[in-house]
Amino acid sequence: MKRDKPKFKQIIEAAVVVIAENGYHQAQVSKIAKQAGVADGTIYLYFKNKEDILVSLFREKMGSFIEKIGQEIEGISSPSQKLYVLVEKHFQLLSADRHLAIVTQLELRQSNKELRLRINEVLKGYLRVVDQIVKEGIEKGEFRKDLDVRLARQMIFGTIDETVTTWVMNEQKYDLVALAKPVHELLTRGCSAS
Amino acid sequence: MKRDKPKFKQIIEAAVVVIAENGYHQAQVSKIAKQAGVADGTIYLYFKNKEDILVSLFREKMGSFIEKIGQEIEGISSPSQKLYVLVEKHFQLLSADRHLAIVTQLELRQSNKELRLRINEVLKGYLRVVDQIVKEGIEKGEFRKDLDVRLARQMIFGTIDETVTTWVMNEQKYDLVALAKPVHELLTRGCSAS
Amino acid sequence: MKRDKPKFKQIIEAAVVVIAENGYHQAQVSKIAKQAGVADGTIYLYFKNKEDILVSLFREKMGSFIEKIGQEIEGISSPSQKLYVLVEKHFQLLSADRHLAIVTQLELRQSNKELRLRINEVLKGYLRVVDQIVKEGIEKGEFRKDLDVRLARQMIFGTIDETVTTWVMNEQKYDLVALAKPVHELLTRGCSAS
Amino acid sequence: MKRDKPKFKQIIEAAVVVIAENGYHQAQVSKIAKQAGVADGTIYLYFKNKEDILVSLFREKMGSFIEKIGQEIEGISSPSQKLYVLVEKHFQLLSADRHLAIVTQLELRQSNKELRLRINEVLKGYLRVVDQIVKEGIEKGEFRKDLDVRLARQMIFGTIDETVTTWVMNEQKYDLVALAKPVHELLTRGCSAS
DNA sequence: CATGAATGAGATTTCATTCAT
DNA sequence: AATGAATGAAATCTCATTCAT
Repeated sequence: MKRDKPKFKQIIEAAVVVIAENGYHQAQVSKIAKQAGVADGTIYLYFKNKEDILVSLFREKMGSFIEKIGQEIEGISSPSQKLYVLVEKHFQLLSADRHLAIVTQLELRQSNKELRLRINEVLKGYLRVVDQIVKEGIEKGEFRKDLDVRLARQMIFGTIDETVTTWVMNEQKYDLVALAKPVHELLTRGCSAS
Repeated sequence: MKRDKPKFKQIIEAAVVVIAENGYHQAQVSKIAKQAGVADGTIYLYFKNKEDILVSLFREKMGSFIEKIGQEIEGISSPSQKLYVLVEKHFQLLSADRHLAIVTQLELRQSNKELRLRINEVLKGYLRVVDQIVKEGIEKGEFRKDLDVRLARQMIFGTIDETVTTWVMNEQKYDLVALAKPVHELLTRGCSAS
Repeated sequence: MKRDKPKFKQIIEAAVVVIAENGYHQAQVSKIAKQAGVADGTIYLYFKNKEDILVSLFREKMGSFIEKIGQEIEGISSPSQKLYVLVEKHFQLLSADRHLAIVTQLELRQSNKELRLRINEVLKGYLRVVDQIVKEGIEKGEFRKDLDVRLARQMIFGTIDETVTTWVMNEQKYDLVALAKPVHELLTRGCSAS
Repeated sequence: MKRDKPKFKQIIEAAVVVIAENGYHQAQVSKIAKQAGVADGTIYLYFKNKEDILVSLFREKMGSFIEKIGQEIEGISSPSQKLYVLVEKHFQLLSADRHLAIVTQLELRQSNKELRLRINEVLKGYLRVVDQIVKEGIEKGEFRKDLDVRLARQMIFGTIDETVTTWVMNEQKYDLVALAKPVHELLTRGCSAS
């Protein structure tokens, strides 16, 4: 399995750093190779082409992202509380990795449509988690019965994403994690029964 | 003033069509010139460079967008109602111009960071309108006193934007305008006093 | 019509010189552009890609080659005499353009199978002329009635080609045209009646 | 002696198969190694470099080719009859090994000039056999006294080669060996006295 | 004002060969 | 003797921009 070898991760980490520091269009393969401490050609022993690096990057990072959030909310019974942990964890994980935040919020969005479609495939895993929380909330009576699950998900994801993007665009100069509580309040009020 | 001349608008309309139909990265200057019915060199009599076409495109379109929405909500007294009209108008205007929807939601986001920063400058006009509504809502007691204006704006814009993007990605195959009401409900519940 | 413009021929002439002097695999587009006195990009205004330069080169050169030979043998009534003029003209034309001789006999044969197939299409025009001479020879009783036209053509073309190739490989250091007579004698004896 | 070891021949056979099936330019060393069932590096224990594989391939195959033909014509006294056996044997050997026919007639000709020069060195053994037959033919009075040995050899080799190449290009879909008799007739008529 | 032919910088990817194990 | 992971040089083609007409 290629992706278990140390160089696979090594190259992905290098790609995150290079893209964050130079921007998507200035992230040449040779720069990534140099940052990873391997020869240009070595990249192609682990990745099919440049696009494959970027998709793998997103898949690896977002994969562990979804996994971590899944573990955190597993034991929680209240859907509203799950939503809180989701928001907080989302903010925490991106706060903890400034480079990754820049790459996912700004740089990777410059990729072409085909790449973005493949990235969206990965994102669907995240959106399914959100959908699940919303559905549970409706079932358990915490959220409105007439809540449209898809719209609720779009509000939740749209708000979180816009909040993180604004924070990154402001050069991460305020405390993102502190926004978890008020953002959560906005979201639950939008969804909640009563 | 360059931007009053007929060819200025002609080139911008051509750019919208070319980008919508070919995608951002396949929208070469020569294609735009051909679509506009002018020579390549003529473009540079009206625009400083390619980036300038795109920024102008966004400025022109978003400018009239903001203007129209401003006019619509002017006579309304209830902030919540203003928010409703904002959402509905936003959905209506993009529903009416499929090309523009594709360009603003998908294609222009592939531009580089610098261009996106300049586009965001234009967007600020829109965000100021939203901010204004939220502030009025708080003052008039329709929205919570402790509502964070910036977060509320991020929720409102993030939700609207995500909703439109999802609609465009689904090839505009359902009725976007019909979503104005439930989206508005989500947003006001998030903001409202009670 | 692209191929009537002076730069079209200019680039082809440059390609002949560069390939003859540097060899097929050392004939980079940039070298051809430099030799032609144009920018690299200009090449692509006249040719689809590098392969297109080579096919065009062969088509242009072989086309006028076939045309000239056709004109020379037109007024001649004796097929055997036609064959003589064909051989002599073939040797004369390649003797007169040392670079072209190197390119067609040695360098262009290193091209990949696809390119060679397209080159062979052009060659078919030449082979048709040979076939025609052989058929006439049989009809007029100069050549054997039981002569296999295809085999005769293969002998004629194979012998001429091998003779020229050997001459080029020996660095063109003897008089190729002087071989027209004995080569013609070999060929007609092979074909002739009696 | 490296070339007596089993892996030497094993790699050469693998090269013939790989080149015939993939074409000269798609015959990477790693593919040959895989086909031969050895590691890439092992190739370099038996061959100096890639070119050395190809030259060795040609030398081995053409060597046994010349040897077999030599044995066949040894006992024959008539030069014309020797020529017949040469042609027939040549056609038989290539008919019996389709892969080898493709490799020698089409693929190896795509090699660069330097490699082709080294291949020609090997070919000289074959050409010497032809020269010898022609000389004997002249001495014994079967061929013309004024026959130019070099030209006769070029006709003989050129005709045989062109005939085989045409047959390979036509995907070997007719009987090559059946052409031995008419081809021989063409050649002897070209050479013969009377 | 308008044209459009010409420019030329810049990056991905392949693959023969090496060498530590 | 055998392995195979790693190396790194090298070339085609695109397209925004210019400028002579």
